[in-house]
Parts: sequence; structure tokens; C-alpha cells
Amino acid sequence: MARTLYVGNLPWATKPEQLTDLFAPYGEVISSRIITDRETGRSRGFGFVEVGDQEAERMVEAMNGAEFEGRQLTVNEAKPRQGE
DNA sequence: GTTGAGCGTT
Repeated sequence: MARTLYVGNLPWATKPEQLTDLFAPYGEVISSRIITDRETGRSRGFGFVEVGDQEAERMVEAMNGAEFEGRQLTVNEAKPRQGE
């Protein structure tokens, strides 16, 4: 299975591949995605990373508060999108 | 070309 991680406090120009590159060494990154504004298409400054279930907590503990591009990343388990 | 707490689209 996989869990979704919420990554916030990101620079405006952060790309999904960068999130994958950041979380990859800490565990298997299934997929990563940067949330962009639906109307403007600009980055909202946060994204989501899908990682392994047993490694999700490890990613949070490893990357939560970590500095990226001069900003501390906010990493936490994402809330269910469909409501579960 | 801008902004800064937050929780994403089929």
C-alpha cells in the first residue's frame, strides 16, 4: 500500500521531481505531485508525495523541518481526499 | 512580474 504525505512551505518554483529526489533516499517514492492553482496554474507552494506505508512515518520524521532552498519544509501525513 | 498559511484533480 501507500500513504500520502503533505509537503508545505515550498518555494514557488518547486517541481514534483524535486520532491521525489528529496524523499527518494529516505524510502521508495511512488509518486509526487505539486499542487498548482486551478485557475492560474501557478504553484501553490505545497505538494503531495505518495510513499510506502511503512516508510511514510519515516519520511515525515526525516523531512519534517528539513531545509530546502532556504525554507523549512512542512512534512506531515496528508488528510484523506475522498474522506475515509 | 506578485503571495506564504495551508491539505490535492481526474
